[in-house]
This record gives sequence, C-alpha cells and structure tokens, in this order.
Amino acid sequence: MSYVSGVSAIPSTVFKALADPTRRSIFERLCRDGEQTVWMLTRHARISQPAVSKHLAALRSAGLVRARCEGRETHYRAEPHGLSPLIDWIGLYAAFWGERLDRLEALLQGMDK
Amino acid sequence: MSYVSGVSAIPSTVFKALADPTRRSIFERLCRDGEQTVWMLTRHARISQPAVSKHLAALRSAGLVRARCEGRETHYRAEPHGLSPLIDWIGLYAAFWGERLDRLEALLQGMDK
DNA sequence: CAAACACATATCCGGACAGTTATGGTTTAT
DNA sequence: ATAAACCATAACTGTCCGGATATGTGTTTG
Repeated sequence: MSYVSGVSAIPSTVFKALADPTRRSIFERLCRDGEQTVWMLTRHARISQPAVSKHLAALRSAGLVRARCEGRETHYRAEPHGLSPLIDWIGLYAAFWGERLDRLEALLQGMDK
Repeated sequence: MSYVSGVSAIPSTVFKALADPTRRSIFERLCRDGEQTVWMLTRHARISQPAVSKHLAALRSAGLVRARCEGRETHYRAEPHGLSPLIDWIGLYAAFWGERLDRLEALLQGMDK
C-alpha cells in the first residue's frame, strides 16, 4: 500500500493554501479586521491586485474564505468552518503522544471569553 | 506595512512540510507505527529511497521528526513538540470566530484515550 | 580485505506555482 | 454616453520543488 492512499485529500488543499506566507497573511488579516474588499487587501500588500485575487481564489477553493459580491466590489471574509479539516487532522495525529492534553487544554484556557 | 511582516516564520516550515501528501503520509505513519528505519519507510512508499530521505530531511528541518543513528541504519520517529507551532497558530486565529470552543472541546472529547 | 548494505548527497529534469503585465466585464460616476 | 473604478481571467516568465539516477560515506558481513 502506498502512503498516499488512505490520506484524505481534504486537508491537502488547506495545508497548501496556508503554506504560502502571503496567503496566510491575507487570511490572518481577514480574521483580525473582518470583511475586506480586494483593493483594501491590495493596498496593504506589496503585490499586484491580480496576485491578491489569485490568492483569494486559492483560499476560497480551500474553503477558508467566502466572497460576497456587492456592486462592483467584492467583499471577502474568513470562513468559520475553514480550519475544521486542519483541526480534525491535528486531533487525529497529535493524539499519539502525551502532550496532547497539555497543549490543547492550554489552548482552551487562552480562549476563554 | 506588508503582510509578510509580522508573520512568524516558524509555522511556515511546518505548513510547507505538511502540505505535501507523501510527506504527510510518512509523518502519519511514524505517528501510528512508531520508530521506523529509512528502508522500512521506503518499502511502503512508491518512491525511491533518496526521495524518502529528502522528505525526512524536510520533516526534520521543520522539527516534526527526529533521527536516531544506530550503526548503518537511521531510525526516525515523530517529534512530540513538532506540531506546537501549528497548534499555537490555530489557537491564535481560530479564536476570532465562535465555533472555537465547540470544535476544540469536541477534539478533547475524542482524545480521552 | 572485499563485497554488500543503509543512508545521505549531488545533479538533473519536468511540472507546479507565485509573480508580473495585459485585457475583458461589470458597475459607478461625471 | 463616456470615463473611471473594481475585480477577474489570460498569457507569460522565473523560481521552487518533487521525482529520478548516480555517486559517496560509513557499517556490517563473508
């Protein structure tokens, strides 16, 4: 049996989408500052607008982002369920060692509120 | 300010290491079946031994794997603290939406072992 | 000591990917 | 109606990356 068989393809797109620093930064900004138009995101990036659009398309394809068209401008926002495959994967394979409860409980501690 | 500034470079190597399906499969196998030699891993892969070595080097560089030399063979095992940057990052940015407690509490539920 | 083994590294190759400029389509403003 | 703004897509380019084969280093075996 090959390695690749048995690997759900769902987290692959999420991992690949978050592997790029620029793309991750855009996602982080959408998390922090909420909904943003494309040119708002482009303003703060050092890359061209088409590059931002391509990154947004990748994030959208991975389910990490949702688009809302309003007239001639498109608003993007972070998708709540986008990180679920990632969280599931971590829960699946982080469970094999002992630090699991410590780290995740600490994670919950810091997330009160 | 550019996006990339303010992004810790630590999770980047982890994300990139786990973005490749073959590499993720090797990591998963090390989690499931414990310590493995290179040729054991190569036996179950459809790629050559040098390819496996390169993947292991990438995982090792990301802190996801540790090598233990023993004579002419090298044993690899999953590194407990390897996923910490990933968990920290998720805790940081998953906290911006409401599903955080639900999903992570469910994660802890399924990990009672 | 010579041969086989286990692994790493070097080099090369083809495809994927992030970036650019150019262009089209749609909506708002003049 | 024309122009400008906002965004997406197309086409192209340079770079990175995963794969292979070939080779080197160290270790065990005959």
